[in-house]
Amino acid sequence: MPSEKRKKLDEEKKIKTKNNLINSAIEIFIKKGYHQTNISDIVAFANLGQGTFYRNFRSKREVFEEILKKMIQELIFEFSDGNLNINNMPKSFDEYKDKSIKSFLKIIPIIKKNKKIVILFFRDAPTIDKEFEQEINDIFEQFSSIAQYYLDHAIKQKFIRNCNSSLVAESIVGMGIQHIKNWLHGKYSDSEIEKIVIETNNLIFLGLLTPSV
Amino acid sequence: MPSEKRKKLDEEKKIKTKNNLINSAIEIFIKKGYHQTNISDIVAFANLGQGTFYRNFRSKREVFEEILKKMIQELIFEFSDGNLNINNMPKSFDEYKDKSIKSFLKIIPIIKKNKKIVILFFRDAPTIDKEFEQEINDIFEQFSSIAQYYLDHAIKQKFIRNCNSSLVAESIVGMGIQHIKNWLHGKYSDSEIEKIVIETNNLIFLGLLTPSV
Amino acid sequence: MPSEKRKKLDEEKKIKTKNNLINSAIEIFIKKGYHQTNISDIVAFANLGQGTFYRNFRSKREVFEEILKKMIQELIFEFSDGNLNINNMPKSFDEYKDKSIKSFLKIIPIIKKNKKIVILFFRDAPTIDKEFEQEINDIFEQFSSIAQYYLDHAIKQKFIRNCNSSLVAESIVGMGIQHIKNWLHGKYSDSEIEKIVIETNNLIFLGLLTPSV
Amino acid sequence: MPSEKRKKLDEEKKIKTKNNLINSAIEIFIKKGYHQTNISDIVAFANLGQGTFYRNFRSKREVFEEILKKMIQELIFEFSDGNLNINNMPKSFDEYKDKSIKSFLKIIPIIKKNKKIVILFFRDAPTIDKEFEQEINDIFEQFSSIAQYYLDHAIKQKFIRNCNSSLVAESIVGMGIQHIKNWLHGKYSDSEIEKIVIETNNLIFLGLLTPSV
DNA sequence: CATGAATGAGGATTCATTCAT
DNA sequence: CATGAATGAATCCTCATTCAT
Repeated sequence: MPSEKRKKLDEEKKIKTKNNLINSAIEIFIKKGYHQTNISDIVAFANLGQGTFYRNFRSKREVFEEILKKMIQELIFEFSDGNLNINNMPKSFDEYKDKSIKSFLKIIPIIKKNKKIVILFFRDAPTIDKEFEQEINDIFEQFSSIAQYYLDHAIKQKFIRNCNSSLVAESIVGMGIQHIKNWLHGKYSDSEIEKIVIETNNLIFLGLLTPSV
Repeated sequence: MPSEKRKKLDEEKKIKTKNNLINSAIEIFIKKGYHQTNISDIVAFANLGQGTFYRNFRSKREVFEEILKKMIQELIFEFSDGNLNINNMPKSFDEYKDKSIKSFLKIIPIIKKNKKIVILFFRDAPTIDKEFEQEINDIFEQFSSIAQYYLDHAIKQKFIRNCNSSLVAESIVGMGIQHIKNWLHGKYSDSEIEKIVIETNNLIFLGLLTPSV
Repeated sequence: MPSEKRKKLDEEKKIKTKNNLINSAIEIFIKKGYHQTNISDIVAFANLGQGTFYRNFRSKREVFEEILKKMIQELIFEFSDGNLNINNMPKSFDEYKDKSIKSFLKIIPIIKKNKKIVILFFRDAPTIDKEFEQEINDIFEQFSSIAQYYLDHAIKQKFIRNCNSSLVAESIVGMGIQHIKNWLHGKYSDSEIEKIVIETNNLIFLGLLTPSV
Repeated sequence: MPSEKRKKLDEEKKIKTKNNLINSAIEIFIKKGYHQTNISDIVAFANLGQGTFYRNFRSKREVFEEILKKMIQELIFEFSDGNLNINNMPKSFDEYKDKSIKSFLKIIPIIKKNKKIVILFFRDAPTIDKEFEQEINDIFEQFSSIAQYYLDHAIKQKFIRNCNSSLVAESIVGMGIQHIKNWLHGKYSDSEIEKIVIETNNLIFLGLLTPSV
């Protein structure tokens, strides 16, 4: 018959330990790569015994999955929320351009909060196994689909020129990924990000043409 | 005393064996991923003994390196050849647009020839070790630099609008990567590629603006 | 300062906890076998903490030993009591036959009371370690010795035919073990046991010969 | 392309190694018991590397299974062969007694050849897991069934007295097991066995009655 | 006294690599 | 030169046991 107090303390301790392990895992995964990481690396960094790892996770894959799943859910939730409201579509070229920027900016804070995890997402996740590879690809495709939906709508309304919306959507996703990777690898500072979004958005909407007056 | 003929035959056989191993390695790397691949998988697929592998390569990394290096050299050679001729720069917006397409088209056949290797290049190579990760990043940066060089030139000549050439170059590389990946994973057929290059080039140069007649 | 009453309650509780652990251990030992059983299985079944186990027993072997020893002592005590009274030996073939049945029937209630433990005695105990293996064998030998003593006596008195008493004693023990095992594994119902004892005793004393009227 | 000769030599070597492992396993299983035996014990005794064990067996259970299965098959084959020929049943009390001895004697050489394995069969096999426990029980039951079949037949022909054939069959199996165990544990020498079979058979058929001249 | 989180020694298992044939 | 059996270091993983609360 453990006291309520005792139970709560144990609970807290367990959560702390698990978080410790998760953070250590992220650190080592980043530094050595998922495949080069041993359980012993993780527990050594966390200052815990080997057994403690296995009390909390069944395997290396499981920690990795837990780390990523949490971030992905946040991303999906945050991004889908409020988006694709069919009754609230932009009503001009400029509104589209604006909406586009806003969408990009929505992702920024999530990535900023999870920088290391996103690095793992891009680099290691597709090499864990087929299941993970598929899941990562699906996520990219979701973003691409949303982009395409807007493009199709804009084309129909003649707000933008006629184009192969699917291809353009892929191009947009590609740009996004490239810039996120650069950012994560320290090529851009956090404060520049907004500027970069605007520049990139300009490229998408205006191209490289010298504006005709 | 082996005759000349015998020597030559042995030589040929050895090369055949090595190619057999390389092709098997590619096949298994693709199917299972570099890290999930064992030497025993490779030699089983090649119908050779374990020892034969170690007669030809020092380790798994070495096969992978050899596979990739060959493709990368080809890519670098093919692409740099004739490029960046300072005396032969485009002389108008349209010439730039054209030059851009031609540059893209130069890469196409190399990728077409090495589809499987390029998949490994994108997915697995950055996870082998730090050295490989760096090398892959360097290659992207090279492409980005070339693009930036042209952009800077075009801006100076006022053939294109003033823009952050570095960022735009990264965007272009990002689009390229995205489309190559899609292609490699079977989303585009080989015959569509040219069309895709043109569409993407249009996006870069013209954006999404409805052309003002 | 704990009151007498409190002390007694604590004492009772402790005994209850220990019995709980013992019963859980028996249950799990039976179900999974001694070697496949973990301490964690036992405490989970008992709804107690891991530590509580080690408060009551030094190890898994110790619980097992405690469980068995209690039963064995009971068996030895019950059986030796009143037996082998040199002044009270049977005085005819029929008295021997009768005495034999009575001896068997003495063991029955002890086994009935400890069915699960006896299963462990037969199956698991000889595989714990050499010491246990020896102990189990000794017990069988004790029974065998007693049987042999009676047989020798009966032979000397010419109540039974001349035979190798040692071998016959072993045969009798073997039959006994076999029927006990069958009973424990549910092949005989409790109510049949007396009948089985009689049948088996008949076999020992009369064999399979058709009685010559 | 390995030569035929090479292939054969390799094959032989592999078989030798596997037999070495099997024999070591038997030795250690006997000495320490199945559950106390580690793979490292087995390979140390066999003077082989740890890996070599795993090239030949998936687990400790698998060696044990292989060891036992071979012996069991031999036993079943040898015993069922020629037995239970419905057209060749004994035709008198004495023929039954004789047939019974012959049946026992059939098992002797198989056990003599596999003494150590039979020890494992009796002691360790029922504690490996439920599957093994069942299999061992099934084998006993097979022997018991055969015995019962003969008994029923003999009863119908009035060659033996009316009795509960099922119980008597179990008694016979029990005696057999007991004597085999004694033999295996060195209580009987190999040369005594025949005598023991005869004595035991006499007990079954004649009981302990003083023969009426 | 009871608890269960944490531990780490011990054993299982894999697989790159060697080497005798 | 080719082979594949053998190897054992490296790593995974379990679970009896401890101990702070």
